[in-house]
Amino acid sequence: MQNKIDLTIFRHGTGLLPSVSVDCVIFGFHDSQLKVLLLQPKGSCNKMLPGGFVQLSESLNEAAQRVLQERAGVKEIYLEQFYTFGAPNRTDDTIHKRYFNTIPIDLDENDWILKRFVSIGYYALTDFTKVKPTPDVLSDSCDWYDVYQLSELAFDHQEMVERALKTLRSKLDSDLVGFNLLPEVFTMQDLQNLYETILNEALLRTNFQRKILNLNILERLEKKMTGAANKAPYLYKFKK
Amino acid sequence: MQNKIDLTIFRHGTGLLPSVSVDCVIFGFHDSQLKVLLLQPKGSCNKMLPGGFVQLSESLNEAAQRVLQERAGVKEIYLEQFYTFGAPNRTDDTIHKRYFNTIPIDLDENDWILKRFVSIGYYALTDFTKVKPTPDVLSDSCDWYDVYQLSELAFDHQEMVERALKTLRSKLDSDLVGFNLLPEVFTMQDLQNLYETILNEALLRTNFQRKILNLNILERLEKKMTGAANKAPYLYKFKK
DNA sequence: CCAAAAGTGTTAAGGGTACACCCATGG
DNA sequence: CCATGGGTGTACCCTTAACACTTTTGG
Repeated sequence: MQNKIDLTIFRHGTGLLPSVSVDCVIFGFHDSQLKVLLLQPKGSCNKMLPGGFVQLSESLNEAAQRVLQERAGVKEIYLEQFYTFGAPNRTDDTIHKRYFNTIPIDLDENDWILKRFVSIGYYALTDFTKVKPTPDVLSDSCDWYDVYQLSELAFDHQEMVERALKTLRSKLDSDLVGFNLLPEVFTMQDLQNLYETILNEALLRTNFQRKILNLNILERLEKKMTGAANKAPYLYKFKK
Repeated sequence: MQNKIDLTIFRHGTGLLPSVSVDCVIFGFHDSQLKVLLLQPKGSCNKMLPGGFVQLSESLNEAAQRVLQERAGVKEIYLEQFYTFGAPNRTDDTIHKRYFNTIPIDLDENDWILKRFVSIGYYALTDFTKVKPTPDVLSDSCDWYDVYQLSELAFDHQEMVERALKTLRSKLDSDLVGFNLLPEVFTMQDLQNLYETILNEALLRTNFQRKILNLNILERLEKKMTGAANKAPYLYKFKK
């Protein structure tokens, strides 16, 4: 199921906001690893975040949503802006031109796409199991990668991931945003695992349980018999 | 002491990053009022935040610094990015064109300046007594206005002020950023006044004092004899 | 019965809140 | 001595941290 991308949008003056792009940092969780969604562009470029340009008629948020769907096949996801990146050298000319020369359209040598632009960073958290990453025609692959084991990324995308992660950590408690990363039902250990992975630090099991339960946002379901020689944990789900 | 602004920078293709601007929300404090710095543009336009465009060679932060100095005469101030505004209709065409037609240069009807652009919001806090607001050639005045008594502002600048204020409130405790708004020495009541004004709520005098002193960031100086028939308060200054 | 993991209780420390109380100042 | 406002003490509650204890599960 290949996504279509209208390459005409890359042409200058045909409905794109010059000098502005959006990049999406999408977090998922699997195998006790915090993952981020990356594209492998065709050619020998480093991996990059799914990003793209803003159409004249859409808001930045809408652009982020559309770009994420077109480039990675991920839709219906709540994205939040976290920072805007605007260092003058953030799009290194060589890599940059090499990348856009892989696109099979004519570009004027003076096209703004080949020059500096500003990028607005968006991030989101999603259930790993519900997403089928699908690369667009410009990319060889679209896959999840361990946030703590990233190889070098294109442009300033490494900095973007770091800053998104920092934002995620700071909002974890207040916005309870971490729950988006888990499936419908989960054990308390699953949740603690997630928290520990995001925060990159160990938490005390007993206090974590009390803290979460005191929030009164979880519904306790039946026990989960694992077959192991120990007490079976309860399953939980989010209250509506 | 009139600031100079090089009007050639408004010309298309002469070194500006298309579609991108910065706007600065500068907070000050005086007479128990939280103030924000606004320009009154020439013509009948609503008041606006000091803002401007980004040169191809400078970072967004540098652009914010420069723009603030050029348009309001405020320099050497630490600005922090708080949000990027990108609604497609944020620069209403009519007001927008009217404003840029007051600038005494030729603009192509299709110039991006007359169309939609994205604006990166920066905010800062500064000692009211140390700033001499100086309007640029495009403005009749540059002055402080009570944040809680603002008349309607141009474009989406009202939303910008609100969001900057929200950011300020959330960082008040953790970053101790409020102290920037006070002069070198101050009383505990001055500081509490400031906090209450920013947070828009009353605080308990005794607890506020203890909380601040427990931070161990203040140096207690001699008392301040006010001439009033009551105990003289201590003066404090920030430890380095 | 035992090991392992889940669940609950208990205690201490620290911060925030509310308020009572004492201290200086000038009339 | 009094009114006024500045400064300190105290009791209470809630949250967090640390750890002991009990319960469940299958071998």
